[in-house]
Amino acid sequence: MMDSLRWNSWRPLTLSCPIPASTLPEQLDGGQAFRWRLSDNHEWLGVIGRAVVRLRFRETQLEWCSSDSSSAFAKRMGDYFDESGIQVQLIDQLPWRSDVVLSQAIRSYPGLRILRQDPHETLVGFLCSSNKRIQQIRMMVSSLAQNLGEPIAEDYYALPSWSAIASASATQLKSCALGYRAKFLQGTAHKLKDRPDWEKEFSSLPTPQLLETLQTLPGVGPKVAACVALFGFGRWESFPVDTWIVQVLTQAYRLQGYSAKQLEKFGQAHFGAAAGIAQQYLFASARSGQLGVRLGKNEKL
DNA sequence: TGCCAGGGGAAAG
DNA sequence: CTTTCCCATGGC
Repeated sequence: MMDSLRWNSWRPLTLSCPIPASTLPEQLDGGQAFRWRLSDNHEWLGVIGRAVVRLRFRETQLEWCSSDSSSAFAKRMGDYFDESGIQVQLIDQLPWRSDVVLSQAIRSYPGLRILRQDPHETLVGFLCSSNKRIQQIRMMVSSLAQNLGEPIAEDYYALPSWSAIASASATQLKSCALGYRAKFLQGTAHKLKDRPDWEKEFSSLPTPQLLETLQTLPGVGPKVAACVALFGFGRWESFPVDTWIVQVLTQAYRLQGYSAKQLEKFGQAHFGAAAGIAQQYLFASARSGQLGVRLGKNEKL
């Protein structure tokens, strides 16, 4: 058994652009990260790397404490939540002045940002994402950690390494309820398990080459590659086109008849260097029904 | 280019 | 209870 958790003291999460309580659920459980859950006492519990993190509001102040009291982790927290507020500068460069769909989406989720996750975490998460709801993706990722990951605290596990996934038994993977995604994870794990520096190598690539290289991995197509580039490698110009964004662009932007690739091109051209951030606002608004778009039967592109 | 299989569970009928 | 659908991809 592990020692029980020793939490460091609560401290304010001071962000240049704050995250209000109304935005926090979408921020932590809106489909870009799959490692956060809301506890019974209204705290958010998450795992960042090998640290367990708690988040809560005291009045309007967001506070955090974690199992890692090092200053290095405090810095990691700041990066993770974009404490410098650099994304706000990019949001201002988006065409919200002439785009009422976008401006309404941004107004609906003040403070929403792209979390700076580890590439490994995003690749594991989005390899599980096809044909799944966010809640189910979170469960699959959680099962992977519990069955194959190293314990980091009581009831908390780090995500498994590619090596651990590659050498997992069929029974172990079966118990993670991955379905056909199990072969995606194992296939990618086999290609990356002997490349401990893959994150660094991929990071050095320009975005088009990064997307291309990611798609050489089994289970990684255009959409998953775009998500990993956006959420894991901080490529904010990357514009993932998922089923919700298809609905937004075909309905609210009236781009019927466009292929997924054409919609991606449109997104990059229309939204520019912060296309991925725009995507996150549109995704959140569409999913909450605010744009009047519905998922309906998978509309042929 | 288009079509469809492929876990399994939640949501819808 | 039964059917449909799910932040897609790969293979034909």
